[in-house]
Amino acid sequence: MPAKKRRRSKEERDFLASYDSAEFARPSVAVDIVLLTVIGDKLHALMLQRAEYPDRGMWSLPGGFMQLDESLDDAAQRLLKQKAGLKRIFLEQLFTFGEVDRDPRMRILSVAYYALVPAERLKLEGVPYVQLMQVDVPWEGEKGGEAGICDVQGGALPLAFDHDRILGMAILRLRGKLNYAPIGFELLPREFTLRQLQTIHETILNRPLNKDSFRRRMLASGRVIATGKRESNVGHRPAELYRFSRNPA
Amino acid sequence: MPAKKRRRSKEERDFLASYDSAEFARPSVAVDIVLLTVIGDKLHALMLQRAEYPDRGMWSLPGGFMQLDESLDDAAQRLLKQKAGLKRIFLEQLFTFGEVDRDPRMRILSVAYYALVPAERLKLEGVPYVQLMQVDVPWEGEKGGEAGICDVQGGALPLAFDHDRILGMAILRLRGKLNYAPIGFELLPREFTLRQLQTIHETILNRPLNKDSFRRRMLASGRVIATGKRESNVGHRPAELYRFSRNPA
DNA sequence: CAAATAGTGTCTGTTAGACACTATCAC
DNA sequence: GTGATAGTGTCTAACAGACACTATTTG
Repeated sequence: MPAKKRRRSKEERDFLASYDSAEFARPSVAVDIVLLTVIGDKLHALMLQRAEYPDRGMWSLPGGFMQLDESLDDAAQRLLKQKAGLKRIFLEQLFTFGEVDRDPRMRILSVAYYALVPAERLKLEGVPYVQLMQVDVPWEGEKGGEAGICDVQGGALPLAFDHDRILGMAILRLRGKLNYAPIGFELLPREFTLRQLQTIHETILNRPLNKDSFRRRMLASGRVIATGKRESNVGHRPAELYRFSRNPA
Repeated sequence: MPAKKRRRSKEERDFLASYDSAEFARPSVAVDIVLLTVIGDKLHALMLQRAEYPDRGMWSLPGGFMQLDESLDDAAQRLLKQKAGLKRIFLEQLFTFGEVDRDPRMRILSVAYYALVPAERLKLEGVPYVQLMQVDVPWEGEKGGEAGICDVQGGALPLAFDHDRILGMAILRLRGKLNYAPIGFELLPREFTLRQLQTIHETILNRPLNKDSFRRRMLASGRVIATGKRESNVGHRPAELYRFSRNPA
């Protein structure tokens, strides 16, 4: 479906004429988003409590259906804005889930994305922090349901559909990506201390890291640059503030 | 679309009644497969030359449309069998490509998979080696076109649609995966020498590796086990044959 | 024998982990 | 001053790269 209408060639018309056969039956395509943040040494995700059939009362990932006139990436960005009021944060495709019976209503593929946001931005833009609250949820047919930033480290939350698999894969992807990409920055404000960065890494990896080694590795990577500024009012020697450098020195 | 027919609840019926709105417009979903192998120190992939509109004459990845009654993984396995006659080889989802105009005919998502096969199995099962030949291609509408195992290292082949992006991403994924997964085995026969394994790694990474270090790393990983057997008729000291161990010692 | 590659032993440089020590803030 | 964390210097263990040397086959 090209953006501009143009005269179709005979070949194209022949192809389209044969299109409605059962061979080309089309599934619905949902885009679901795992919006991750770190709050108090725990990984959290934005979750919505379903108010309708199926899996009513269980928690589900924010998402919606892809439109025919938008790319998958555009759909993910649109949904991130609609569901969490967020723009311009880290957003990347995760995986496409395509089991036949993953949704009891009909055949729905889920193209999952994961996004990272500093906890500060969540609070600033009005998304509730830890405890649940009522939000406007433009989900299909839903009248509005509970939403919240939930602790997802343990895996104790009852999740709808196959969203536990999606969430689990997002955490594993993030963990794997830490080894070769400076992805921890996406979960921190623009200026941060190396201790904060280490805590982010430790939370994601779920294990303690060596302070000296972590500091050396980060400084050697050239991805963090000292600002010359320091924290204040911290009750101990203030740490230097760093910024993320997109072009490694 | 659950496998067994059961009585629909009122909620389910309400949902389905609202389903045909434009909001839920459904795209076609293709599954495309990057079948990779290593021949003579070069990465090769199975490619088909298109005989029809669009991009007639250009090379494309083998693929086809997902059916509503099969999972994405099942569709990939079916297509691998149909297009290359291969079963039970390494096959993993790669990425889903969803640009609006990636296919000029209509909106088609492509869920790409990549597969690895030892060059020996390709030859054994009748797929042509390096040079092109006529094969039965059960592609939609096609009458049969050229197919071949093409050198894809350079990127000089003119590819249809966005298949250059798909192919490029498959190679990058394979390269990245080598760092933490023993994926090189999938491109070798059941018994192999460490030198053969190193050549596979070097081909994928496109750079020479240190012999001693590679050998130490592989043996330390516990993923290769010596069989006690050795090669023969090689014109030099024969190397020990190893096998892949799924459970690292 | 020569040619060729397999496989081992050892040195060196880099880096992660560990630990001790000093520095600098709030109070 | 005390308490707490930041940041540095140094030692050690693990490991990759490099190289020399020996081993074992074909012809």
